[in-house]
Amino acid sequence: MEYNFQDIEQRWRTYWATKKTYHVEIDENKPKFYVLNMFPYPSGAGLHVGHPLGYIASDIYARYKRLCGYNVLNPMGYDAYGLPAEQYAIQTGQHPAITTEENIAHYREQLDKIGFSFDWDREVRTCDPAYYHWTQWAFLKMYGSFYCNKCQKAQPITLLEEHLRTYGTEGLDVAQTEELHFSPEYWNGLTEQERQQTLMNYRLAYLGETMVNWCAELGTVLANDEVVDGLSVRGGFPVVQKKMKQWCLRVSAYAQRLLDGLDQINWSESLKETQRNWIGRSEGTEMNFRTNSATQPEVTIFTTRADTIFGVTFMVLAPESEYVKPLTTEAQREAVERYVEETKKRTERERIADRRVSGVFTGSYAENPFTGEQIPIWVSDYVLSGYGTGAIMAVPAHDSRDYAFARHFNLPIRPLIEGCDVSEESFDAKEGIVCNSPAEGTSALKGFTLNGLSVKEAIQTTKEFVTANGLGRVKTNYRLRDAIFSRQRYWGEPFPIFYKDGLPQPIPEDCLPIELPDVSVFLPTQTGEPPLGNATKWAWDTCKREVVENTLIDHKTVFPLELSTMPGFAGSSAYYLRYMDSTNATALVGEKANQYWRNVDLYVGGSEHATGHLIYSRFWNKFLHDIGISCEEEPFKKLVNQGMIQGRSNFVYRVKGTQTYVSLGLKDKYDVTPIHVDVNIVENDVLDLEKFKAWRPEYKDAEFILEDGKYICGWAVEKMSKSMFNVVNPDHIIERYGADTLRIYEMFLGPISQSKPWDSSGIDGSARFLRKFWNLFFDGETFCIDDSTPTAENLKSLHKLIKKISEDVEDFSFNTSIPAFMIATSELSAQKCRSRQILETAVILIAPYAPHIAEELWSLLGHDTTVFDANWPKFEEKYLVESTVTMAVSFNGKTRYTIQASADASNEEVQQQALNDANAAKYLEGHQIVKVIVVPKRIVNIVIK
RNA sequence: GCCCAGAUGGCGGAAUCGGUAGACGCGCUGGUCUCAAACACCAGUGGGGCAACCCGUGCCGGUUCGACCCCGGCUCUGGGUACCA
Repeated sequence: MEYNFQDIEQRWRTYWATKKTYHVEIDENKPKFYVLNMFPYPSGAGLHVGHPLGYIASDIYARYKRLCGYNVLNPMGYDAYGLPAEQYAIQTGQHPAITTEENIAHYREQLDKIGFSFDWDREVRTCDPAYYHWTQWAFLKMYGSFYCNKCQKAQPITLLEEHLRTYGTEGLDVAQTEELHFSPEYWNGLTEQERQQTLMNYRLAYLGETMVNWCAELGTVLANDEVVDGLSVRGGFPVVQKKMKQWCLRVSAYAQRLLDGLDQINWSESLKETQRNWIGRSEGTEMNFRTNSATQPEVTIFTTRADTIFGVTFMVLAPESEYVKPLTTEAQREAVERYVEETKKRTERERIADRRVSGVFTGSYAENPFTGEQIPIWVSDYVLSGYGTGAIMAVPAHDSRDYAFARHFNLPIRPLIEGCDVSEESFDAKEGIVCNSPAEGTSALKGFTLNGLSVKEAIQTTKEFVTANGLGRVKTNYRLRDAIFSRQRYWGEPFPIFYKDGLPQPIPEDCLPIELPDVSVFLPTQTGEPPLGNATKWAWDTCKREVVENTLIDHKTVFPLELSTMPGFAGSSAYYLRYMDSTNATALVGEKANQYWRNVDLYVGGSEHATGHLIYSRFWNKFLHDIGISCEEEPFKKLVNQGMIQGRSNFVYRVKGTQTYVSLGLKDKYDVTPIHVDVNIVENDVLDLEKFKAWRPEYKDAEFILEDGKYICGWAVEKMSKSMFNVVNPDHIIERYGADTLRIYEMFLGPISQSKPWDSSGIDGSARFLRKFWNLFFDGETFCIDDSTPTAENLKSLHKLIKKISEDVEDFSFNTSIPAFMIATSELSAQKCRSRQILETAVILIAPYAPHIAEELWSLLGHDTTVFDANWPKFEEKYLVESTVTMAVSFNGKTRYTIQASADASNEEVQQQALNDANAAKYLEGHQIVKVIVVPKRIVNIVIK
């Protein structure tokens, strides 16, 4: 019987949906396994063949785990808030809620055709009030918490208030924006407003002043990659650096735990390394330098190279540093102010692009605490205000940036490492033997020398000295910054906050969710107000309405804080917890559900989220862990990054100034322009001439210069996108070949983590294979299976397959299991195997990969349960033992002859037999056996000369 | 600049423990079927040579009886990150 995939797939799709085959509930009798894909943003373009790659891989794994007896959670949902929907709304006036709804429906339709085992009853959408209720709730919890460094966890802010009331800041060890010092009397004397402002210094979700790219025309803050040359990418409007009040999350408080946690999880080393770099832990020393200024008698710097203290020849402050103003002398005031002003005007981008050496002397001097030497204090933009203390001690001999600066301004360079040459460049490496410490007696601190120590020892020695003598302290800094949590956008989660007298007030938890107000007009207004200026009233329920009436909205100057929403990562930070208990109306996740499902065992998604989503959700989970909601410290135990599927674009070559198109092989003889051509009218790089003429009006009269009667197109690998005409829609593939073929082919393309171009031309091979597999069960038109005892050959083919597939699935090497299936299929076919025992097992093995065909065959085999209730077969070594072994004979290390010995090579008798055989063979005559090397189970080597 | 990953036929890629390099698929060539084409099926297919055989895993060197695999030094490609002291 013919393999009618259309009929089969349609039928099983309906069956699974109506029977809710993939619905899961907590089952204490089975071990749980949680498989998760990064949920998609439902764009208007729909799915292309690249999107399902990771879903197919994780679906295979989920189905496999289910066959192994696990209770598998495999949910899916939508990351539905985002910019494209809003931009589309502004352009067309269509409400983003409507377009999002439409896009989701389209996605769902496409996903359903591929045969995933998702439990759709658990679907979440980030834009659904029932979902973002818990996003807002988590935000409120963060607002109401601070981070205690002593106990290394989040604590209720009321504990902190208690402490401040009783002790002030005495004995406080907490995460904070800036280090404050005050007495309990001071705190108790503050007004409520002042106290609230002070608490912002400690809250995990806080209002902070940060520098942003502000685009007045668009009425929003832009991310760095949305700004080029000081203009917005969209619209080309000017963008300025602006200090704005924004909601922030104190992610930095968790830096050490985020770093430590990486050792506990099974992620790729490169991804972990990316996160380690992003967190950027550096251990160093903070040192205090006395200055000759009356108003700023001391400056604190941060360094990781305390050992270079004797090489300091100047100091540098960041232009934004608070130290700059008090340390600038009257004579230098004008020059310094001019420099600081100039720096402020340059965007961060310009500073990076144009890395010229610039700076100005403040007029003040600092004193080297070790030598008492006077060193000049400069200001330069190569020092960043946001890292360390915003001030550095410059050691030009051992830091390339300090070196460039010293060379430019002709400042002294003093090398401290034996034998290093600093005439051309600095010696930055942390290696070598330290020298040039001041001679005894000349140092202000008598007897301290670093001479003869290695750099490592010198750093340690200096650290200890600094601490012991009160010159500073040991300090660990992190590069990880707090996350800016406000976006001046409509299509996102509203903050559960109202403002009274300019102060934020949390909305009580029982008033959640705060729903996004419905806005009907999206077009930008004439006055240049942001489109959301139309949202004059928030559609909140009664408990918030009066609050809104009192809220001052001034959206002409700055997009009002009240109207900003949360960023994209808010909704995606805890969605994996929500899936565990997606309909719970009283909690983000119930305790029972969380205790059972715990965390994600396997997470599949793109590596582009390494420093975004994957940091934020780890942070978010750790916070929820601290407040007792998530029982696990890490959200994602194992993570697999799937590569991107690129497009394979096709080109035609138009002879310049004509309507003549020349085939690839002949194009060099003409002056041609390459033009992208729709890959859907090209097959195996051969252009369908009629379809091309019909494709677009301008090609109606096209003429062609052919080679061998064909028009051959050129090709290139590019991003899969509409504008390149290289998008391949999975719907078309499924229509022509079926979902099982698509699944098999996508896995066969190559290693899952590797990026690769899509090439439809290979798909016939996968289709042929499934047809052959199907034909194993048929003799002509009849389903033909018997209960015959399998032969040794049958069993060997089968167990080879069981071994290979089991190993491959565990390793995520799906690409190599497809060939194993192909080989087993042709072997069993050649053996004319009809044995139910063998073929039934083969169906179970293929079920994760090609679920529709497996279900159909399973049912034809007479089962009335689904194939996924079967048990994964056990591999047995005994069926694979080789009856012969290869023996190689080497002459002077070169393998010349191969002969067959007659059994297992690990067996000593066999080795002896092999030797006898070798001796008997004519090519050993006249040679002496040097040694025999046994490689277990495979080969016996006899080395002779 | 720094960090990470990689380099194997015409193409995608196998070789998971240091043991027959190129599995499997695509493409190509020949054949069967067909009036013909497409599909399908069968055979061949790393390069050179009539052959025996020789050469072949980015380049140079090393370890080993034996190296795509291990070690040292390069070249190139892809990704991340960037004045983080």
